Amino acid sequence: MNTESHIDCKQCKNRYKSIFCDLKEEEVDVLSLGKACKTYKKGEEIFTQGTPPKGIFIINAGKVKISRLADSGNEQIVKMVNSGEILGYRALLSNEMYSSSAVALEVTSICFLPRHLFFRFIEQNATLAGALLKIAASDLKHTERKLVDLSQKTARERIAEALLYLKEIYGYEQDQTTINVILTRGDIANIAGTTRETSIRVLAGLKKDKIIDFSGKSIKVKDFPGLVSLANISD
Amino acid sequence: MNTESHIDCKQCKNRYKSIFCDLKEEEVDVLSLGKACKTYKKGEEIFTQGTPPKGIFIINAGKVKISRLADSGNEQIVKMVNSGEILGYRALLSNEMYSSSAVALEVTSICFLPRHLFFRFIEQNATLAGALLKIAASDLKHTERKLVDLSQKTARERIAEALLYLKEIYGYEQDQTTINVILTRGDIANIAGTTRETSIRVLAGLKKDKIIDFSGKSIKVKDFPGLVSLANISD
DNA sequence: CGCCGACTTGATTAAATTCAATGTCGGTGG
DNA sequence: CCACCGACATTGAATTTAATCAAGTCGGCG
Repeated sequence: MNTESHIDCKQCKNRYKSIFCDLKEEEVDVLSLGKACKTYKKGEEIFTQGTPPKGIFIINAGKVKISRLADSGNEQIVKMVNSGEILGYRALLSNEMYSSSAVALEVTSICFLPRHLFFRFIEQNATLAGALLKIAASDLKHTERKLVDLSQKTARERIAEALLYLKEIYGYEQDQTTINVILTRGDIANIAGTTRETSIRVLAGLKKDKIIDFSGKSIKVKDFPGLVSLANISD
Repeated sequence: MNTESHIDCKQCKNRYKSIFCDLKEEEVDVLSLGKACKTYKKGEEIFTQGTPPKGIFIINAGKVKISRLADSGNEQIVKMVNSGEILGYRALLSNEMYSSSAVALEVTSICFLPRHLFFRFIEQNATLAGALLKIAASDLKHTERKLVDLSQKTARERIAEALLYLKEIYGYEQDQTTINVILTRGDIANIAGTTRETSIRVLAGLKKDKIIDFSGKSIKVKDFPGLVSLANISD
């Protein structure tokens, strides 16, 4: 939770450059003014569903889940985020309350860029707006795909796809097998849009079929092609 | 299918202005160069899933559904579109094949803006990029919401919500009651992410409960508040 | 040591899909 | 004009899937 000076935070500048490719050095400097860095503990909320957005967040290091809580208490994970990504731009752009919450999955370091700076930049800098547009288009693509999957695939297919998704976002650990993120079975269920029990049963089935392996929360992919064909991905 | 000269098509210019608010007159003129207008028959495809995007489409008049076909043959409607909206920008921005198809639901007049012009504009004109960004943010919001609904709501709630969605997009006819679009039961099912049979049964139930009324394909909303509370909308 | 949170497993239940059959409407051609 | 065709709508019954409910287990931590 400590707030560093923007001068200390060289890492952030590099993030800006990699996200908004082609930004000039002085543009990065201006972006860096007025922003603040924070460290969030595991489980801590970065922003909360139903509250107004005050700026955007850029993840320096760590992992975050974006999820939406229904009145029923059910949680649906909308997106998993890794370091280097932008967070919270959607609500800001449509000028609405956050429709989902962001929670740190581990110790996470995040830069905050206040809204007035954010808007000044996308209004004045077509490159940045274009970069953001591409991010939005990519988010939209992934969300549309999830939408279609949810309505057309079985729980088994969706869990398989969730594992592939996690591998895509977080990659493997050094062993090139273990998916590099620790989640509860409930979280995996909430990515796949099913219940904890179903996710447990499906994971157990995948283990028996030697597609994956696990003991505890780390999941190893033993048969990647098998997982892909199970997930039944179309494009 | 006739292609009009861009000079004839005054309507298009007004569309540009309303979509990309604040465009100057000469910018609209440049946008108008090189574009073409077409009229599509009912059922005709505007673009096809799996093909490369060549530009964006702007609907002058008519109604369109955007849907994605799975290998299984199942169709999921991703979005319903009315006149005045932009179409097909997503695939263009992420530089991918179309992940869904667009089909005219009735006789529909559409302007086409080729990709080189589109990109020149969003690169040079921050206002336009910003406007598009807001459209993308709005699309993303709607898609995220649908995603959550699909995983958490019953078929009845989703059908109720689909009707509200159609009313929001297309409005009522003169009687201020009849939803201003003609769809098959299958289409409604594909919006709600269920089967034709289920959509028929649920619609029959809503009719019996005097929430809606219909004979044939036109649907009348008799109890709007009832429909809203059925749909169980959170935000 | 005992407790808490997460995990696991089995049994039951509910919801919705699937399958099958029939009905209706609009258009088309003889 | 009428018979027929095809597309869509409707209804009932069987089946499947996954949610829900109910216990019991495991592992870490105060």
